[in-house]
Amino acid sequence: MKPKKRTTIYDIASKLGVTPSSVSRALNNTGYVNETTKKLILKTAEELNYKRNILASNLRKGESKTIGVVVPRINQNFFANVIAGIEEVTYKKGYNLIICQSNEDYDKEVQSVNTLVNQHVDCIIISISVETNSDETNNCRHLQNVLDHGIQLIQFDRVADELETLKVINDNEQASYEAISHMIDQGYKRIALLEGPQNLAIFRQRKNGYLLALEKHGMPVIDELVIENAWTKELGAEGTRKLLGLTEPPDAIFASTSDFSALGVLEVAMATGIQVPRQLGICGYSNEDFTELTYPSITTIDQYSVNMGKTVANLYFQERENADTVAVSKTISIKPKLIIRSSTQRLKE
Amino acid sequence: MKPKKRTTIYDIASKLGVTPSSVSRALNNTGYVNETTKKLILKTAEELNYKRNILASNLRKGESKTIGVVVPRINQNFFANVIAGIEEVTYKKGYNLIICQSNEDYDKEVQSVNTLVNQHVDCIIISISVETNSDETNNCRHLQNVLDHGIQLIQFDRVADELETLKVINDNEQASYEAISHMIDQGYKRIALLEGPQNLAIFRQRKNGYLLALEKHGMPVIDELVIENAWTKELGAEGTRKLLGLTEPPDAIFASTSDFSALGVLEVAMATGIQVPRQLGICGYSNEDFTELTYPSITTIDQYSVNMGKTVANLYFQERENADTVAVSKTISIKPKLIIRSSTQRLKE
DNA sequence: TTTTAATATGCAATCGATTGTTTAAAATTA
DNA sequence: TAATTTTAAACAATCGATTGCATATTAAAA
Repeated sequence: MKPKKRTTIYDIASKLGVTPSSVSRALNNTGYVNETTKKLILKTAEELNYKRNILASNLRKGESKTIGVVVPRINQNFFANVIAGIEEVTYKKGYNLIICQSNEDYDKEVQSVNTLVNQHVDCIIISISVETNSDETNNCRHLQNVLDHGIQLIQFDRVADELETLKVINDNEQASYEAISHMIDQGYKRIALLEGPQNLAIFRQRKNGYLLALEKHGMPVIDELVIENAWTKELGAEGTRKLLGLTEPPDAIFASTSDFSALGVLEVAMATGIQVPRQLGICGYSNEDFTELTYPSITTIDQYSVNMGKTVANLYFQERENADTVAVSKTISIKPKLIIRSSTQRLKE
Repeated sequence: MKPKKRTTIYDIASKLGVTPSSVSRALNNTGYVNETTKKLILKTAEELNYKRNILASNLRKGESKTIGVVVPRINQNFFANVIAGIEEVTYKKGYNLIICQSNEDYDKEVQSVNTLVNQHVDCIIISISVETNSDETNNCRHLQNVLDHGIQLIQFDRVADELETLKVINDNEQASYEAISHMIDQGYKRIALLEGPQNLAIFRQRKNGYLLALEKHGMPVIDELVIENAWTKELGAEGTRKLLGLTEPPDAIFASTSDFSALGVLEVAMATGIQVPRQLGICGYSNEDFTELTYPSITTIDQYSVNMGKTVANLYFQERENADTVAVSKTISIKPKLIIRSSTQRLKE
């Protein structure tokens, strides 16, 4: 019972003995159409189960009403939430979302972005992969290419700083600073840092916050307490084992990269019989759902992910409206929130 | 520096003094084109940064190369994973995904589906919302409408049984049966069931598995141990309080609806000082990430979500190939796996 | 009653790519 | 050399909707 052929405005037009243009005008409620014939057209469209062909419409109008989103992983809480936020806004505006995941792979990211450019999307929203080194030459050519095509580009969270685009980020440095300050308040003296790949700005900023907090509180920066590239659960665990093996091990660990990394820390601590938070304080980053479920629950930083997604989407529509007053570059910074849980609370209230 | 106008095959054609048709043939590698001119065309296309306008191409070819996906929530682990799986397959085939979330709301689901039909997507993949009661009259009209438009419809996990479509499901009854059998093996005698809205087939099947297992093991079905509509964390907790308040409370609870519900059970147990698994066994459903992080970790059922997504996507392409041998209805059932963790293990090995 | 303005609708081009049909040129065969 | 086949490229229609312009009709103003 498959109707191979779909109803078009021509079908409606010929059935009623009018022209397609009138049908179009009636359907779009534009220009002059007699009230009676308009009603008739609308009724007939309904009867014939007419659905506008968006391809044709958008081709004519020169827009695709489609927004492309590229994230490292869609099944990661933070990104899934951002996407949910974006979707909520764009859906209401009648825009569609094309979702791609880079899987933290540079080549897949490039390919995804190119596909979206090919699709003539109106806007590309991206959080770059860990392999997208913004310092390296030509490494961001695919993003520059987006701009060259006159497509709006919005970066969020993991952004390539030097590219002049719209950006929505968290104030990572501030959040990091607050987390460390809180730990110092709790009496921790040797706070270690698990840092992420420094080619990503977010990880540099988080490190800066850490350094700044130590400095402000007159505490020394101890090199052996800073572990590079510990941004997965496994690497976090590995880093923790290394730290605990030191002659003077830390009494707190800030897993600045993610909650997954913090989870690695917690698991090693548990396995080694080290008490959290008494002997070791732990703080993660992102406020993944599981952080309040672990035992003890993990102190972390909430990035208002759904809200971030909404902000990104709204930014697009807002910029679209004042397309004449072109803002080449604009950054919105959202202040994240420190969520204090058991893993860093060793003082009685 | 925004090039308002993008390069088209006409630009390439006029620059080289050939016709657009030749350019098209060269680009698509079809028909006759002189090897030399083809090279020239390809080179010029590259130089002018040409990108095919997919809208025009698809309009002409009568396909959209786009697949729509509707799920209750994209930021829920199970669905995010399924989508990741779908994306992995469709991306390789050059298809795009339009993602919509119904937010468990019937009206939003209808609206989403209609939008996708409007978009002339080639296929719609859906897991229906909890409000989509397949028994009620006309409640699935929006899905029937998809079929009427000749659009392929694939349902997964939460399916409307009576609709003749392709389906990919889990063998819920079997999984449920195994879970209960395992609990009986562990010596639990009074096993309660937290059931989900019975208008959804998956929840009916899970209940059936529960009943079947009790029967097979010669255990009575006790009505007061079956709690209706306990499918969120809060409702799960509420149900648990009710169960624990019975004169003869259960010694195990199967949260057949979700791991979130199981989490509610666990939290109430902890708060009440009831020991898990010694005094109370708990089993969830879905193998959410957090189930191995809680203390104690939660026994649950893995649905192979990513794999399910891949299966759905592959099913589409497969059916597309033998479009002549139209399979109106076809169901693929994936056998889920019981993941035994601490929350139900009270016997020494 | 004539002029002007407002309304209704038709005509035809356009968006960019694809493709069946023709025509022209080159290569092959008889 | 003429007839036939193969290759190359142009021509023109098509996909479905939109829209500027032209024409016709009606209503309002002079």
